[in-house]
Amino acid sequence: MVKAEAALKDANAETPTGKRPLIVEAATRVFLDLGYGAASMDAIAAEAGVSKQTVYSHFGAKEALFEAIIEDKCDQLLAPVFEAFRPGHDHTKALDEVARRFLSVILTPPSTALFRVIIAESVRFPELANAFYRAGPQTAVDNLAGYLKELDEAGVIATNDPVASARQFFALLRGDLYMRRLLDLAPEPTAGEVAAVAGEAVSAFLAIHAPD
Amino acid sequence: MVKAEAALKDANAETPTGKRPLIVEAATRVFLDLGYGAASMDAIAAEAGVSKQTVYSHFGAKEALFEAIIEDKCDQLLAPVFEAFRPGHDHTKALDEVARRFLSVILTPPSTALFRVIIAESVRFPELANAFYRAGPQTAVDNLAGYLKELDEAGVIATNDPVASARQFFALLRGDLYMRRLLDLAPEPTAGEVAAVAGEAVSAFLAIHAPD
DNA sequence: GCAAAACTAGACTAGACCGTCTAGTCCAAT
DNA sequence: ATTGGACTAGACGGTCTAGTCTAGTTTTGC
Repeated sequence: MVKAEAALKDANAETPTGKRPLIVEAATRVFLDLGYGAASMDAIAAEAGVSKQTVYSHFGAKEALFEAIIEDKCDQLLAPVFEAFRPGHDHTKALDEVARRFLSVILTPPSTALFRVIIAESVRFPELANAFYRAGPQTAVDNLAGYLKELDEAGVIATNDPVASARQFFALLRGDLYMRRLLDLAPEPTAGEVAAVAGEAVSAFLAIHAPD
Repeated sequence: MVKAEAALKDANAETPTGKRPLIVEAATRVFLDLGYGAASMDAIAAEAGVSKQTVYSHFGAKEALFEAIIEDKCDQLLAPVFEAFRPGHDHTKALDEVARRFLSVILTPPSTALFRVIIAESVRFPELANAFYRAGPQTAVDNLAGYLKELDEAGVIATNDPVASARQFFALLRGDLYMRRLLDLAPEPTAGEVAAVAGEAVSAFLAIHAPD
């Protein structure tokens, strides 16, 4: 009882000290590699170079560790996509920049691994799927929708539903390549390939939303 | 369950042996519900109303059963999408028909469950991911690409890469809704919602590929 | 009617896994 | 010097699993 309370306090502490970051890092590797079910707490402890009891002292249970790891990774991977987005004067260049940045993030091995695990466990951990969607696709759509609204008001593009258009933009962007990456059928593309796909998506998007 | 077994055997008089289809059906349910790891052979045998030894007599191991089930389900779900596709004179109507049919298939609970399981196990079963891609997205793209080539030659649309355009078409179609379905965040849409999404995708596609 | 094949029920092996627990080490702060 | 918290190494209980085996029953073909 006393030990459990101590563990809980540590888990909620704002200063992650000691072995905690080691465990987080190792657990991320193991969970993203093997998925929730196949990842064992022993393997995580071994990977972290830490005793199993230490893992249980910091995170009370496997589920809690998993949730902590996934949420951490969501923020880490998806938040930076838009953080420094400053649209310039040339809207085509701005969209191209967004497209390239988004694509190169979501096609990365850690991103696809994260998405695979979340999809696989979306029924067992519904709040995790929700958190991922909000932190990732939702945030991306909201940010882009704001910019598209400006472009619409400036008469550069035509859309009467910026949110729907933003979703369409990202759908065009993911395309077939993203599915092949998810299925592990295609290697991570080079920067040049990403730029080519992004360019095609942007020009298609601009064709759809050309002002009359 | 025992009665259903007898009825099924009578109906399929020429099937190789009696209990096999029962096992296939039950294994499909359990695997798609729980995923590969969490599905146990005992649960499958119980669900089929069959002894565990019978399962092992028909399929030698869990992996073989899984592969058989997944391949079976791929064909069953994805092949009918295009089998009866007869483009009429109105190309917009034809594309709309394809779009609605494709969407309503891939948004179905069995389809999303299948895709979830395949994605989750794409690293452990690479040839399964490959088979799925060929039977599903690849086939769909190839079929549509043939039709798009005809439309291009007839001057109705403009594309110099029918395969890429077909991929783009399906990417537009999946959009955000498919991701929300995969994450189990949205319920299966009604026929009306499907038609609305399909219509938007088709008109966007036609805007991209309008002949000069 | 009968033998072979298919099937059943369940015990069993061998091992993985989660989570707990013990016994002891190390170290910083009092 | 002692106290208390973080940590280690590993044993352990209980549960679950894949797959095998045995012994008995049903079905089927001929």
